[in-house]
Amino acid sequence: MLAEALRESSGSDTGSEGSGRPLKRRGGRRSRSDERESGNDKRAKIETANDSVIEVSDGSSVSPQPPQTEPVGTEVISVDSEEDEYSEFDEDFEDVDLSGPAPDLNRADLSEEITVSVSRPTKQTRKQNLVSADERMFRKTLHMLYLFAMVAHGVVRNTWCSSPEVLRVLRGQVPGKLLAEVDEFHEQQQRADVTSAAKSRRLLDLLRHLMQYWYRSWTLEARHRGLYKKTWEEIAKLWEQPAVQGENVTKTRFIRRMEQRRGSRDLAAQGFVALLRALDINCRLVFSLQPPDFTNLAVLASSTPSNGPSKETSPAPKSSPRRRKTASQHERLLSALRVNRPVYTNFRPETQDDVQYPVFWCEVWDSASKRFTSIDPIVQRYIENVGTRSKFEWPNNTTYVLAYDRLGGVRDVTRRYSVHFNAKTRKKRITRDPRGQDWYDKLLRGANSRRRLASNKIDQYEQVEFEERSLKEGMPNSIQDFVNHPVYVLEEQLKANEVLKPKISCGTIRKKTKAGKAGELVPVYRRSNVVTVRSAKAWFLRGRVLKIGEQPLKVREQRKQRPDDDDDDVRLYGEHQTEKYVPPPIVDGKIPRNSYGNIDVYQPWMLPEGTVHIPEKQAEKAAKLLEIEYAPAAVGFDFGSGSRGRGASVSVRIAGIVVLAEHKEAVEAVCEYLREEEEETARKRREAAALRVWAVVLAKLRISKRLDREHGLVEDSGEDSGEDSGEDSDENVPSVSQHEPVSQDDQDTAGGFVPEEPISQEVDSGGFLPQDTVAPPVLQDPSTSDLGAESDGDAAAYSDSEGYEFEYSD
DNA sequence: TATCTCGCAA
DNA sequence: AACACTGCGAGATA
Repeated sequence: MLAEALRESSGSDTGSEGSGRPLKRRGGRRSRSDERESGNDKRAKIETANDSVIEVSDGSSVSPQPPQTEPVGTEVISVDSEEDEYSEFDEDFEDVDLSGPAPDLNRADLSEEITVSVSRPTKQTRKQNLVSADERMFRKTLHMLYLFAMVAHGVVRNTWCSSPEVLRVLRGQVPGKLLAEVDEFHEQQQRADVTSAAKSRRLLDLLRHLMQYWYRSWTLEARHRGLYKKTWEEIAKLWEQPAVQGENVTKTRFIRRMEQRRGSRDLAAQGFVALLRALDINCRLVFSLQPPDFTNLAVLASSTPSNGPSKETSPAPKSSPRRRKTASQHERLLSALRVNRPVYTNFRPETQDDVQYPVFWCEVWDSASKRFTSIDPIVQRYIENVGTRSKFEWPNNTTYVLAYDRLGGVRDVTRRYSVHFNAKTRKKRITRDPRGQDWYDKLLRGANSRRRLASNKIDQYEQVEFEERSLKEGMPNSIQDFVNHPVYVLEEQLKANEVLKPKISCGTIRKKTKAGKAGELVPVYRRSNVVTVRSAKAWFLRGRVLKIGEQPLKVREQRKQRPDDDDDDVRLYGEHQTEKYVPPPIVDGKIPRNSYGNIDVYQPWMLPEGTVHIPEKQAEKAAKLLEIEYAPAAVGFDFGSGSRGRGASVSVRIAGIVVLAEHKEAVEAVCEYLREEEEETARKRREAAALRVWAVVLAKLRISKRLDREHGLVEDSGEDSGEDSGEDSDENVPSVSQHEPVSQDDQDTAGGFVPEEPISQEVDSGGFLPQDTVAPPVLQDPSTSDLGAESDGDAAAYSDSEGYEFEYSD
């Protein structure tokens, strides 16, 4: 599923620009995962796919370059083992075909893959310090790519945290005393004569001991900072100089790290999860995704356009993985130093935050109290039963928190860690609009193992918890946080077609003023009391009509360009004031029509009893031929695309006709006949066009043959070879074949056999055909121009949909 | 095209 | 320091 999603998303974002390399790469991945799919179980598939494909290195998740740094360990692992790791690493590399030929290509590569031109917005948005539409698109896309990569990253790590090898390693190292405690704990949890409070306390005790054990035995390596949220400035720099920090952790290395008990804090947290699982404690790996903030539209502070191909070869990409294989350890050290230093010193003004808050942590299911207990075993080293406010909440940065359980389930648990989820966090998430929500849902669904797609008991408990929290969050305490708030609204923020039906306020909020006091008191309403209102026409389009005697809930002024006669106000009504439209009955076989002579069938139920809708193009003609009663069916309206001259061009959309039910079959039969006839004439037209082209070919051939015979071979083709004089037959045929697209398009109908007959015919008739002179215009023949228009239209539609997909790979 | 809606800057 | 207000540009929609 992930692989699918990857396909989708990468397919959509490359879309328009056909770039060779990404395509190739994608193809490689796909075939690979496809191969593996057969016969493997779901989780294994995810694992392998991720293993090779979506490998995200610690710290530089979507770096434009394949992760390649080697740790500059002060504590040196023996050379041999290092070599092992290298070869394994390279193997992986070649496997995935990520190794890519020239390191310099990497930059260009990324830019191509993302479609957004690398060129920084040259035309700065006027006056305002906002980035261009392109850049916004880019940021959003990158945000999504990050999400994608990180979700997958979590899946991979979570799988490792459950893998038997890892568990074996970890369990083997646990001191006997602790093991005994664990056994006791499990035994105690089973007993019926112990209160749940006691069980919970016991769990907490155990967790505390395990946590202590863990952080005492783990050596935190500061040089691996782990994942963190990058600023756009930082990401822009990645273009010039790929950040290659953090280590590329393969599963083998992961296991080794667990044996050694050293590594980044992220690894430490993952190890803790694995440890608990090794001890048969039900826990989840929690991952707070750190995508760059796409809602930040500020222009880059250091807006040095980086598109100029910097001549000075940046030192970083020098060390391609392939070369490093043969490089000495000394060289590696040096190159790694070169690579690392600027990254650490240049940007990253330390914000403290990412040192203070964990990115990975752990949740343990406390079955006694039916709650999750959160543990950060390494950064802050605390255990928390999250109440209203979690200590895990990293200001402005707990936007997506995912929990991966041991069965491969992935759940969004941001709610637990974000106090002001409805007011603040929600707006920073891609899910703030429905399409983004769709995309995100799909992403998470794809990350789940099959057996965890459905929710279980624990999910349900958690869901209840989240709903409670949502209520407990209460009202926002600023006006702007009411915008789009899922629970509350302010009257001033209602949309133009919204109204408060029972206008009962559920509270008030005091506006804040600059001076400090004298804030105005504003009533607050529940969003559930908001009714969407529409005009009578708009309701009719939805197949509903006003009930008798209803008064409008809201009256809106109709603003016209010229305030002449039409000072009509628009009266708006709520759905409850309308009822389903009941079409008038058929009287005397007459089909009821509106004032335009059409019948309104905007909704299925608007079709009168005893009639049918025949949406065929030919239906009207058919009905006329049959001389039966019918009415064109108006099914909707098209806006805008009409004539330019007059504003607000709205045209009705007609789709076929409505006839009495008894005529249905007759009309359909005639329709089919008409359609066949049309196809036939179209085919004939194309055939004729093809014939004419062939006639020209033949005539030219004949002329050239005759000239050759009568005047000898003309050798020099340089003078007028470009002309259509048809001197040398050999070259002339290909030139005609340029016309071939015309006849190729109707391959299925005419292409194959057409040439044969005409040739013999024309040979019979001999000499020039009158059509000869007409031949060139063949290209402007209606049939061909039709074809052209058609394909144009197709292309447009295609690129349109591409554009859409680009944003939200559907 | 006209209007509505959104989010940002300051 | 954060919020309220306002005007603006840009995107969505009918």
